[in-house]
Amino acid sequence: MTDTTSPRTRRRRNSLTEVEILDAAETVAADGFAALTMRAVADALGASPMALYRYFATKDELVDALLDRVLGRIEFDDGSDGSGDPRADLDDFAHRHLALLLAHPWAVAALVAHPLPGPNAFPIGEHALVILERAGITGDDAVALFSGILALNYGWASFAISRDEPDAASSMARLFASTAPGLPRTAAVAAEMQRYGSDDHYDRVIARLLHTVG
Amino acid sequence: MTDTTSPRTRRRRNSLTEVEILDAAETVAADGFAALTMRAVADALGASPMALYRYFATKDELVDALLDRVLGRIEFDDGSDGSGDPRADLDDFAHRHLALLLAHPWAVAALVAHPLPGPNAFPIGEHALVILERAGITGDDAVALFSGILALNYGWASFAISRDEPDAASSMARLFASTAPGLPRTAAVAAEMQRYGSDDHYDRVIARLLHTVG
DNA sequence: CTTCGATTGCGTACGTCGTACGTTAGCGCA
DNA sequence: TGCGCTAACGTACGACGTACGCAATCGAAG
Repeated sequence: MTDTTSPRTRRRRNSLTEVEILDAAETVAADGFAALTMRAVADALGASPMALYRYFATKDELVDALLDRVLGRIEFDDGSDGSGDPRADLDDFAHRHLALLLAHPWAVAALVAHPLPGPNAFPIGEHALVILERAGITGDDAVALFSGILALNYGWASFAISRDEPDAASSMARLFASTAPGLPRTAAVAAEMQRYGSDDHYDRVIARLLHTVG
Repeated sequence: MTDTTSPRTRRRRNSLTEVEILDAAETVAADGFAALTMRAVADALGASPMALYRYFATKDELVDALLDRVLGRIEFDDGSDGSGDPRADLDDFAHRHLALLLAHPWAVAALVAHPLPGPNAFPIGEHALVILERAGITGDDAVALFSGILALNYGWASFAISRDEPDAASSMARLFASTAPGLPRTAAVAAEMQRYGSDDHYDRVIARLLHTVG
């Protein structure tokens, strides 16, 4: 028996693989979601744009695969599953999920266009549900809290990313200067406002969300 | 003397106004953020695409103006400012903000591309800060909780909108069927999961966030 | 009332995008 | 050795944002 006919994976000429394409796409996406074009990915592979369409029917499909792949890279301390403190585990879960989003800014932008969960999303949910169950939270309460953490992280990452963009601080400051004078409370917390989306603030929000847990 | 605006094409002086353009843009955007193109807006006005550039230097600028305009339409019960229950007022604030996002799905998508606040964002913050102060929450705590509500709403709206898209439910179900069997907790809450992003769940999350308020 | 620079308003056209569609080239089998 | 199939890819199209520059109009000066 020869390997010439391995079922469908046998490639012909300068053939590509899904993994190669996704690797290239992730590299390209590091320059921002807008930089992630079929042509850019193809160029990075020395291929023509249409070559990618052998493996992904559409750009959306490629982005979905990319998103699911990075989601799959999230890792939770397996030891923590056995730890006695569900509250700490949930805190860890939230922080790791947020860190993942912040590590891949393009993913946050991509998620708006392709918000559907992929296969790798479910084990993450399972992980969270297990912790929640140990905290005595089940059913609708569990789903709500789980969704809440994800939604919060999503919005939070979006804000934090935009805040770190070049010129964001300066245009924020300009707006502040022109608007805040008429708004006493806003002016009073101006310093804190400039740090909106900071880790410190995130910890406070999560602490509130998980206040009754554990 | 002669009517300088000919009946058929009032192409001369000041044929458009910013408000007209924004009105047209909002109408167009009702078909989704992707439908909001300069050409589509121009078509809706019977003008040429480049005509818009007399009033907005770039598409981003038009979108920013549009976003800020809908933000400005949020209204809070002025009577509630004087009500005795900050907790209820915050709850109201969060719900109204979320409702605004859900009423303009395109805005959620647009905010990813243009996440900077406009002038109308600040009075909203002021409103929230006033309530928070009455609840005894100030400084970093206030900014954190305020940011948290906005971020949660943003992510929540994004999820809810995608869930309501055609085919979303079916592809969710398919994914569920192929993945859930190996995940006992996920399978156990399958029914609740299908309603992720529901109002009921939102209430639960907000209740947790505001648990210590008031 | 005429003339003329400045300004307003917009038409043409370019570069880039995703991708439909048709062409080519290598494989398995006769 | 040849043939048909299909994987692989090149060409090309329509839609996008918008740079650029011409034409129509206005205000002021003669």
